[in-house]
Parts: sequence; C-alpha cells; structure tokens
Amino acid sequence: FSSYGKVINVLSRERENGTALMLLREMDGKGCKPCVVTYNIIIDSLCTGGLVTEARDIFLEMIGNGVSPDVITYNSLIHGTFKVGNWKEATRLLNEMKEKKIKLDLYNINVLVDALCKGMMVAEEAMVLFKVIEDCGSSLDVWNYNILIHGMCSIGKVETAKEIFHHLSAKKLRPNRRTYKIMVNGLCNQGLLNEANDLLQEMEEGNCSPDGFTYNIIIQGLLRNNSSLKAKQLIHAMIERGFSAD
RNA sequence: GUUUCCUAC
Repeated sequence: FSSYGKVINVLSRERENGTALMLLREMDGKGCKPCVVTYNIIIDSLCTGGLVTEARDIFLEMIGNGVSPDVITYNSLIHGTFKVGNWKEATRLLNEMKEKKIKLDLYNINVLVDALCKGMMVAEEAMVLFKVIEDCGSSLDVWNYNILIHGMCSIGKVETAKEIFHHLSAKKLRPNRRTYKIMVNGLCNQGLLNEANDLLQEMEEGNCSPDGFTYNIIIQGLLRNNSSLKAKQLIHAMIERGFSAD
C-alpha cells in the first residue's frame, strides 16, 4: 500500500534499483510491511535489469516476512531467470508453482511460453502446451501466437510458423503488425522472399501498413539474393509511401 | 496499483 509503495514504483520505472532497495530496507526498519505488489515491483525491476540473484534474495526475504508470492511474483522471477539462461532454476520455480497450486491465466502462460521459446529452444513443447490450453477451452490471443510464431522462426521452423499463421486467420484472429513483421522476418531469413512479398501485399491491403523496418527486412533479403533490381523497386515504393514508424 | 511479443545492415 502506502506512499512507500508509490515511490518504489516510480523508482523502479526509472531503473533506480539501488534507491528502491534502500527504501524497502527503510520500510522494514520502520516496521512498515511491504505488500506483495511492492515486492513484485522490485523483483520485476531487478529481473529486467538482469539482477536475478538479487531478485531471488528479495523473493526469499518476502517469504521470510510471511508474504506469500503470487502468480505475478513467480512470473517475473521465472521470466528473469530464463532470460539469464538459468533454465534449471526456472524449471524448479515452475514446479514449485505447480506444487503451490498457483493457477495460471492466459497472460501468465504467455510469459512462460515466451521464456520457453527464447531460453530453451523448445518451441515445440510450447506448441504442445498451447494445444493443451486450447483443449481446455481457453482461447488464445494474438500475443500468444506472436510469441509462438517467433519461437518457431527462430529455430528455423518456418513451415510450422506458417501453419500457425494460417491457423490464426482460420480462428478469425487478425494478425497485427508485429505478427506480420515476425513472419516477414522469418521468411526472409529462410530466403523465401516471394512469400515475404506476398505478405507485404497483404499488409498493404489490410489495415496494417508496413513500416520502414518491414521494408528494410525484405530489401535486405533481396540484396542477399542478388535481386538488386527488385530491391530498388521496393525502395522506390517505400519512398513513395513515406513509410511510417511503429 | 506490479509481470508477456517483432526490429535488418
């Protein structure tokens, strides 16, 4: 609660972790009890700063103080732990979560799947996880798919990524600009420039106009493929449109 | 009140 909570929130946003931590100590000293949210904010900002060990200390400290971690605490910590590449510890935390029967919602699953895709290259497993979720009747949103598609692309499974992408429209979910970018990027990396071009058309026709990056990705791909003529054409098309930023 | 997605050269 409290004004301390608010100040800590602000400090964390400004990446002033040191100061935020000092405030936390001060709270302790004065007998003010930080609540879960306060801890969560600090843990998360430590994690995004790569200070996972410190985040873990706070995590243990909060338990010591009788404050039980919730889904968000675990998410932040797990996500941070994965990012640092410590998947062993992250999986341990995941299991710990299961044992405590902390229930995940879609948002939380995203965090985990993202961590899985990036940290462990087990996008296939993430996919399985999604299927299970779907079978349970929860519907996935575009973000989930973006994460998955990106995961597939980054391990070179563009075919699977394409399947998922099509699966998207079958579900009447509109891909957003990021979805397209991820796909275009993935296709280009595999040298599938024609398909990337098709997608670009689709973007222009739909309501997701491509931005400068999207063009550049394709142009880059064309050049790598010795299609400098097409690249030039595309550059012109790009200039005519006066491409917009994200 | 706090946690998740893309960004080439």
